[in-house]
Amino acid sequence: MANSKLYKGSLSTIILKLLDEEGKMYGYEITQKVKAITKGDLKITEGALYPALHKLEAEGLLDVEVAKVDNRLRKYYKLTEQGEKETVNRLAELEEFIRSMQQLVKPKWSIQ
Amino acid sequence: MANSKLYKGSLSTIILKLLDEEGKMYGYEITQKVKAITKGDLKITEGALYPALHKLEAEGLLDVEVAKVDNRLRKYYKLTEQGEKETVNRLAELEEFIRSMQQLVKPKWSIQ
DNA sequence: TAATATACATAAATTTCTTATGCATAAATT
DNA sequence: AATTTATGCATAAGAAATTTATGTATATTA
Repeated sequence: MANSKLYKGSLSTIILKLLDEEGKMYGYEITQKVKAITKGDLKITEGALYPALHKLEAEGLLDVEVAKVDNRLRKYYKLTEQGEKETVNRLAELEEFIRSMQQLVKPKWSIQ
Repeated sequence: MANSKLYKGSLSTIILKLLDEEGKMYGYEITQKVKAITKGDLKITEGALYPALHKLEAEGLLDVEVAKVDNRLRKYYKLTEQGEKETVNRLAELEEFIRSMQQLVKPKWSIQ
């Protein structure tokens, strides 16, 4: 997708939001979920995702739990208490950002 | 603003869109327009704006015309023909991106 | 058996921004 | 009168967030 470059700055917020919804998820699952929700428009690359998860964990916003399923490794992440609070803040900021962007790109000849 | 970091990747599209609307604008005018439209939420810094304008010009999407008003320099930018075509594409991508983001951050308990 | 899907990870390079700094004129404030 | 704020341009250093490339390993599908 051509616009897969556009989510810079919001990846960690997306991760937090999904974890808030799902309770716990592992990395690969997150990439698939985002692809499904956006119908393929947003593709989170592994090179972006894993460092982002590690950073959120280092910041104390995520806890990790390793599991082995079908002989394959999975690292399940979930929000810490601090992570839940931070999710609220970051979502509010992202929604504000989206509103601003809409103001800027709204059609030239729209009513109002 | 805390979320002024979130527009990475979309600045050039914002510039193109504004020039498409206004016909021609100079740098400082663009910063003020964005501030006004977003009610102060998005502030385009000069360190981001001027390099972005120069890049768009180098890519052949903008033409520049220097003017002196009140003994002060102004560089008016306007879309080239190619710039107009590119604006359509980038706006479509940005709108698609915004839609994707909305899907991702929509409230947990919303209907549907 | 070869390709695709699943699952993790990291490093180099790139892009895009922030922050800091600089120059200059005009208007407003103290 | 002097200082600050607004107007207007610009660039450079540094930071942050990505992309791209690469690596390892197992399971499933064609």
